[in-house]
Amino acid sequence: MRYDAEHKQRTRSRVLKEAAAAIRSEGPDRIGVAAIMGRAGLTHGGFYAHFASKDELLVAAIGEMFDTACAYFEELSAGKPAGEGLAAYVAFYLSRYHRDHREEGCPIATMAADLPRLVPQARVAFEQGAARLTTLIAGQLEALGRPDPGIAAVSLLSEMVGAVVLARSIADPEHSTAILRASRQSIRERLGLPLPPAPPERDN
Amino acid sequence: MRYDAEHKQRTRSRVLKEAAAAIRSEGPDRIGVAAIMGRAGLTHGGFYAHFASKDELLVAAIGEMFDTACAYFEELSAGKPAGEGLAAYVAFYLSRYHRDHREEGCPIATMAADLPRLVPQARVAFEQGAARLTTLIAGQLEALGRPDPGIAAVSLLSEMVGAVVLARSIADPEHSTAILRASRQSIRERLGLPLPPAPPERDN
DNA sequence: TGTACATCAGTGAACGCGCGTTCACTGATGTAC
DNA sequence: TGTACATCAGTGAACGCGCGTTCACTGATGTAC
Repeated sequence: MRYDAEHKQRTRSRVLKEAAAAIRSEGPDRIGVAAIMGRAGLTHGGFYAHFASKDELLVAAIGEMFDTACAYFEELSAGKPAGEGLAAYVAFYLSRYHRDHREEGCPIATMAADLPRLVPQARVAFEQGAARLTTLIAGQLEALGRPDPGIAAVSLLSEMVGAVVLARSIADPEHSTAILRASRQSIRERLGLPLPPAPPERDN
Repeated sequence: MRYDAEHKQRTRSRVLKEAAAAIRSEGPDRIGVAAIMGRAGLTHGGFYAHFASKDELLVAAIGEMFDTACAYFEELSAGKPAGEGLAAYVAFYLSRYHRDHREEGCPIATMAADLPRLVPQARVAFEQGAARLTTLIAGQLEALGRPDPGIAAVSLLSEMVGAVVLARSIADPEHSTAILRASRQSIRERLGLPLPPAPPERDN
């Protein structure tokens, strides 16, 4: 072999990360294979050494997005008392930073509306990812002693997804920020969450 | 003139209605001009007698969607005591019927995620439409005596949009329906809404 | 009332462009001797 | 240690297809006489 054993793996992973960002920011139909490869510093011809088709990339990219999202959730809640991690995640989710950075944000808020139009395998990957994230949230709610943590987790996610989607669709920054603030307050009251510390390395 | 004065208007309106449905069900990038004209019983060449471009159609179609949505809201609340119309709208919004009929559903739940990727005029049309719908909801909340009806309206819409988007992204019908049910209950409790009558001509 | 003409909504072939995909080739590097 | 060879990740030209858009034409109908 001309490159070391992991060279191809590293390239694939780079393409995947660029795809996950590009798909979220441009949308799965508007971003092309050539543009994604370009972002990874490659030419489009090499794409098919890593993925059988654009659809296969899409499925893998959805998995990648949820991997990152779940890892971030776990990072925020690691070693903290019940509720504090969740409060930090809610604060991040409803932050201006999250609103303004679709490319690295929660795939549910960015991609859910695209799903009914995508290939079935993409739906499956999305559902599995969403279930993983919901389970993490439900775990925190259970530790807080909430009844029906599974249902409460979905309900919490619903409100956050809706608020972010709505906030992103509004051009006027003040109006848009007011939506996030209203949703933050409503959730804090509903769940009795503590006021969160500012999320690390991210402005509110 | 060879046709009566309103002939062209009627055709344009037919194309617009078909476009509004097709764009919601297939997505603005996946549906083509030829397919929309075909649904209206025409060939693609005639399109440019009615619209200057596909983008112009998109902008007009977004307006059409909100016209329909607002008219439906007003139909549900006309001549009813405060709160009852809103309760009926919430029941419709979080119904399985709405989940399963993207093509005639609320444009916010179906199109909001596409917005950041569309032309600026589409954003403007969307914002104006969303503002109209929000105002209608806020009017009902105000009549119910809720403080801050504008903020409460946005918060209510957030939760409904998120719940429908989430429910649509899940293939398992029972799980998906459970999301709608949880959201319905949570909203009813928050707002103290009356149990609605079944919405007319639509199964739950 | 009947005929010739003008209008213009709609038709359908053609265009150019971008995109997903294919494929013959390259050239840097690991391996064999 | 040095040289010849084999490998294969990556290159870039080419393909076919679909889409938005253009345009010369059609033919049904309203109007003028």
